[in-house]
Amino acid sequence: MLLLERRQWIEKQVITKGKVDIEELSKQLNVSSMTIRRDLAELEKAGKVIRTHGGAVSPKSLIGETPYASKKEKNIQEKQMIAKKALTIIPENASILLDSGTTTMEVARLIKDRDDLTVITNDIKIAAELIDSQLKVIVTGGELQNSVGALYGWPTQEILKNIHVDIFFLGAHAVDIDSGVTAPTFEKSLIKKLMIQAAQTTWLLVDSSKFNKKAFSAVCPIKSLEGIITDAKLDIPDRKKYEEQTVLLLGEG
Amino acid sequence: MLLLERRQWIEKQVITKGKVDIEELSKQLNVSSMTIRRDLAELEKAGKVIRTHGGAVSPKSLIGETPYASKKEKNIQEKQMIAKKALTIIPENASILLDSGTTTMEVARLIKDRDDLTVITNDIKIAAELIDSQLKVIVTGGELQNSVGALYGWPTQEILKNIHVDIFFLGAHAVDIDSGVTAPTFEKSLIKKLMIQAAQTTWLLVDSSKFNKKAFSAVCPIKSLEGIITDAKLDIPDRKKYEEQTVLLLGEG
DNA sequence: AAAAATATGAACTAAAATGAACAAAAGTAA
DNA sequence: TTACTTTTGTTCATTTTAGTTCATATTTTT
Repeated sequence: MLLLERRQWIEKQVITKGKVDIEELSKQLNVSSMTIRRDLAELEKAGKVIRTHGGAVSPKSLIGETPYASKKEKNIQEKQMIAKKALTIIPENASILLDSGTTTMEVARLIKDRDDLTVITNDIKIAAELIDSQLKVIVTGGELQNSVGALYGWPTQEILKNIHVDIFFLGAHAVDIDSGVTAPTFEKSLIKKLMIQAAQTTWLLVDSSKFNKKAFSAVCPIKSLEGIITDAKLDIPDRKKYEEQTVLLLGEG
Repeated sequence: MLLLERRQWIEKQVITKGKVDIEELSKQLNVSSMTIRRDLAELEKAGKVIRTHGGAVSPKSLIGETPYASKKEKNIQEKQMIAKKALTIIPENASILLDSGTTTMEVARLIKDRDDLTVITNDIKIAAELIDSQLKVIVTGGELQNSVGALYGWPTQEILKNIHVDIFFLGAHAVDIDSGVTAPTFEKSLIKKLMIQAAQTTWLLVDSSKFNKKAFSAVCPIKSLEGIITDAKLDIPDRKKYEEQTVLLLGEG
């Protein structure tokens, strides 16, 4: 195993587990504890870990991260850029519908200090994030999808049939130029479809890793979207394909 | 366990519980009380905690933190005892309805590790607390009451009219032998009434500080309750009055 | 292929974390 | 207040972990 490879592996362990133990790493990686110590010293210099006797801990766990954070951490910067871009298209006093997901969560974080918006969401975590805000927040009810925090079921559907919002920020796991937006389960796509119907305009918020993927159940074609907001990592050829069918906004650092 | 890992753990305890006890930490973490003392000394230097005799408290709890946190802190031990007692009346595979509030939140914390229950709640914070559990959780939708986390409005009412549960754990701000349970707003009492109707049995969970108080809007008379669970601080004369009309269970340390 | 730079492991010394014992200080109750 | 109990802080011995140095191995450069 290469040096850099080993350090990345250690870094990952720190992120996912929150801590690492020198003796343990030494056994797992078949190197001496001295080597691990040197690795940790480097990782500490780079600000990736904080060393402590016997091992190291994540610098983030000091500021109160949850297990949820580890998943969220993925592409977090891209998501924040996308969210920032999304803010530019929200007018004053708008009502917005936030899909469940981590990208839309970033949007929620950014609008937290405003007081002119009405936010509707089916994501418990987004709702919890907005508890201490001055915004008007409406939560669709229903069954909680454990560990994710999204709400599904008839109450959600019922509410969605009875509301109307200015903008819907749609999240997705898979986007493809031919299949359009797709979701992993039938129920998720149903909710998303209802959300689209409840909104004047729908903007898709996805980081570039979601492109050219297909999931089980169709949500909508690209053409029907008002636009897509994604990060600048999307290939130029891909960009052109999508720009033929809709507006493409790129969030940048 | 690593030193920094342990300190992070303690820090988290201070944040979530508001205070920590040295002897308790010593047992939980399997280190001597001297070590805990040194940990607390360091955490105090870093401004993370404020030391007290026998333990430490959160620096935020002294300056007033969020409304929720400070409110939660009040009578926290009583609430935990009440919640513990409430657990004893929940049968296997029961469906329970949890009212919004801090006492019912303690019930949620205690059932988090079970997987046989169905929980319905109109409290976003309770729902968020149960995200990582194996329980079936149903959230009533509606408008979010900012800073509190309760949901109101027609979606909540609609759902409540369409469900049936075994046990409803009712929270209250005011209980009086003559006026019964009362709530500060009309809408709150309406939701509570609907919850009572949706449940086979209703148990009132209140700490003793809520007794002999009246609020604006009536919820239900004492007689109609299956029982009241409160803490042992309730006067003996009061106890007798309530025992004439319903079952009284006392949570004790 | 030889030389230089880098990485690794082992041996040893230095530093630290920990717990126990006991004296000092702070609460608590009469 | 005084006596009593509990909690703290200091010191020191022990154990664990870290860092330094040097020899060896590996990779990169020339």
